[in-house]
Amino acid sequence: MTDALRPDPARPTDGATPGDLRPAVQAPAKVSLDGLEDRWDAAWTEAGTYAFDRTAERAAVYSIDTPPPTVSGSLHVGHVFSYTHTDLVARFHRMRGRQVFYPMGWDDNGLPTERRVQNYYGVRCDPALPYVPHFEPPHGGEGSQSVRAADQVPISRRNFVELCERLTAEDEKQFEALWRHLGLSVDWTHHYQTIDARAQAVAQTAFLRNLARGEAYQAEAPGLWDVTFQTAVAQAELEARDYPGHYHRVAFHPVHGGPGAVGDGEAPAPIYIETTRPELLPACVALVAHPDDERYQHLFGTSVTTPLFGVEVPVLAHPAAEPDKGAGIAMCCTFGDLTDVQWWRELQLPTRSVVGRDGRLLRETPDWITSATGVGVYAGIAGATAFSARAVVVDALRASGDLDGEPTPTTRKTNFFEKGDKPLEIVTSRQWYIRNGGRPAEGRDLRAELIARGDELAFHPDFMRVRYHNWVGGLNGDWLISRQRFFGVPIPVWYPVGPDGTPDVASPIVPAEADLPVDPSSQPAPGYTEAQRGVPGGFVGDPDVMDTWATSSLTPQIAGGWLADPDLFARVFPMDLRPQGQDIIRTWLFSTVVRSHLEHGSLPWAHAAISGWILDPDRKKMSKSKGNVVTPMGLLTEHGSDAVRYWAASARLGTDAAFEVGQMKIGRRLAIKILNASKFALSFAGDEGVSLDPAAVAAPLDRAVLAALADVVETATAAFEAYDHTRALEVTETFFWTFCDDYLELVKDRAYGSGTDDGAAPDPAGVASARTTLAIALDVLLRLFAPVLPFATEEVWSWWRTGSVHRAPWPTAAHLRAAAAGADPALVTVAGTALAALRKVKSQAKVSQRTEIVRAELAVPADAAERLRAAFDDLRAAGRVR
RNA sequence: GGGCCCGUAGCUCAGCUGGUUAGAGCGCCGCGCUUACACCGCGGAUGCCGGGGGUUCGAGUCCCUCCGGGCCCACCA
Repeated sequence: MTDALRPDPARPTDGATPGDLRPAVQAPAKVSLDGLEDRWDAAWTEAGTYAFDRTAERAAVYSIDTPPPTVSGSLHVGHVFSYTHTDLVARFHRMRGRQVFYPMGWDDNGLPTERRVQNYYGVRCDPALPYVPHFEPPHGGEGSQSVRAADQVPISRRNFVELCERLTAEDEKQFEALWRHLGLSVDWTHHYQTIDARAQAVAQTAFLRNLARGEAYQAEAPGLWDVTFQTAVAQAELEARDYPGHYHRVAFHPVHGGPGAVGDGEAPAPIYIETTRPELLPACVALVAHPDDERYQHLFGTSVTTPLFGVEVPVLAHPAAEPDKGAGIAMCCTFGDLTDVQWWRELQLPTRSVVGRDGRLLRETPDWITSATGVGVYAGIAGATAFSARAVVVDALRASGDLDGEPTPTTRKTNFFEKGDKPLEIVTSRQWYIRNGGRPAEGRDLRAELIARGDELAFHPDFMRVRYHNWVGGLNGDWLISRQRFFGVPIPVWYPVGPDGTPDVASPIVPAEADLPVDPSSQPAPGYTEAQRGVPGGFVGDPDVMDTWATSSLTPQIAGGWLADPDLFARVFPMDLRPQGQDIIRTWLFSTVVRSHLEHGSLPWAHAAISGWILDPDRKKMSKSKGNVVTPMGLLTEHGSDAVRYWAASARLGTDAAFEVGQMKIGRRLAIKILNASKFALSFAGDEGVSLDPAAVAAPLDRAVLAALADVVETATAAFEAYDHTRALEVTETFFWTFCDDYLELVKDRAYGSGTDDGAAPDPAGVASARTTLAIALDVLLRLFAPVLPFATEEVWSWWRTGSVHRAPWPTAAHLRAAAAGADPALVTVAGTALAALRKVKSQAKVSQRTEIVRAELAVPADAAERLRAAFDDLRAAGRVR
């Protein structure tokens, strides 16, 4: 048999664990789900039910790299959905005997927090301002009003960071309350924040080691830039969106007398290009066409002048130019798009940037514009936004006759920062990068290495691995990790300042690992005093912080105690499971693999469980606004946590699921049914208590039902092992309803021990067999349901057992098979079908099911008849057949 | 343009490596206050398995193709 079915040698085997039995059953007269969440959350915390035993060896540990939710984002049902999936796995493995390392983290650094703090407190960060002790923000505490940017009070970076910490602490309380109410079996003593000192130390250490190994480097290069947030943006944070614009057909003029001059004296025909960004004309450095394009062969090597600005630029050939796009010849500007960057680099063109970091055209007239007309036109656009500069340039082109026809509307895909709402510009800046295989590096093929790592990882479901493959295969640059923001982990380097006051960025000063974390903008570089900051012969701190992914790519290391607790780390790393959403495979999953590969030479985890989206009933991805209408806590209180968990557990990994209240109601019904059926099954325990003695199981029907349950255990176990929680739930649930509807009804009278209608005395062995079977089945069913319905199962467990069902061993088929003594499970089906036939007669006769049947004849196949005889008395009793 | 997932009863979904009359729950219709459960129980009806080809003794299940839905990547002249 597979591993899946082998009991863990370190634990007692499943089955009856008589020491757990209470002397007397304490089921309430009226069962209820109300209030179970708070009661059991408190009890589990009190008992340390989910505490991780850190003395366990690695092989006995199951470790989970929990996704740290963005605390400044809003909670929505999608969180409840995917975090439930993780909890199912955690609970299963805990019951299988593993020590489950299940920490919780909060992702609280980065832009979302900054933005929320600005709006919430009505402040904005101005790093030039001094720190104000005991600063109280003008707003805050009274809700989530949004303060207009113009009304935001400027405060120092340290004050700003303090407010970030204050607000995230509040948010984190809300999250913890939700997770507890949902029943996540997290060990709350293991939690972290992506901005806490430990996380900062890990992030900075990992960065410095990358730097020492040559995997981190800084480069001055054109890159994607968000003009709203005024920060560089990484490839992984891009989002292509439709963006309306216009094609402008613009004339460039061949240079008279140049090498390509045509004829003498006649003005050569202009060359027309098409552009959607005429405002970049002053940044034009060349015209580019495909080398094989016959229309432009005679122009390659010649020069043209730009309209309006009169700057002479060459006409060049490059294979990236597409003959069927626009006019087939493009104007290359520094920089309009990434193709421009490619041409600029590969054709070694000059840099003539005109767009500044604020998204406006440079205020100074660029020195390459010398013509009177050019200077005049530029004066009209200096300092303007790209949008308004465009209108000015178009008017000027129209006036000069260089605009052929009128602009024609078009829609194209344009790169946006995923959190921004203005198209990205390309700006040259000095940034930090970590190698991720996106750019060739000397001496190693990192891309191939990372693809190989991805192949080692078990994706659930497997088809999600193609997203990893596609992403790694399509990378077009290394990972840009520096951000020009405030609330984040600082880049831990300083630069010496030369005698002329210029920082030497090529010689970063790094701190000792033992001193981490550091903040170079408030702490002096090693060997310097704060008074030397910014002065000649002194130092400056790198002003940037790391991108949030640069920290969260280290969650296994942060949570697992890398550096701070090597003993713990050795017991949990590489981890077993990374659960996460499909949308962040290219970011979180990939970047975590990169860091682990570079630092540890291994995968960070063996399995990745990918949850799907929650969809509205109209099949659209559930929008944030709608998600906010239905608050997760509201859902949990309305339907009960078990019910909501049931809904989540009904959806397979990797598959989008509908937000369906109906499914939650079914879950609630199941949970209540468990309470009631359990109360019933336990009601037969007399003063002698409950018996789980398999030897007492004698009746053929009783043995058959345990044989059927053994099959269920095997299937459910194998399914959970394969990360298929829906199958495990489905098979358990199907059995349970049949158990209640048929088996329970069939053995009811026998279990009562009330004898037959004609007064015959009950058979004591038959009574004991029924009662014992009920208890054994209940014992197993509660454990099978425990991962999905932790509250209802724990409630029932407490009526007749000591300890927690969540620490009880996962059931195995072996002891059930022993009790079943080789019985054929089909008898349950046969007897159930026969009972249904008797019910149908009464239903169609429109009489109560209680009505007695004087005489019944069942036409059944021979083999079924043989079986049925074994359950004949039970059938007669349940059908009230005289 | 490249790739992935999906299309099965009104709805949400199962149908594993192809094998007897295609399943579940919800909803719907009818019956029933039966000492576990009325937050319930019992019974019933419901499907050109997106269309079309093909492979096969046999296809919801495999192959091709088309249609429809969703998603990822590329695409700013």
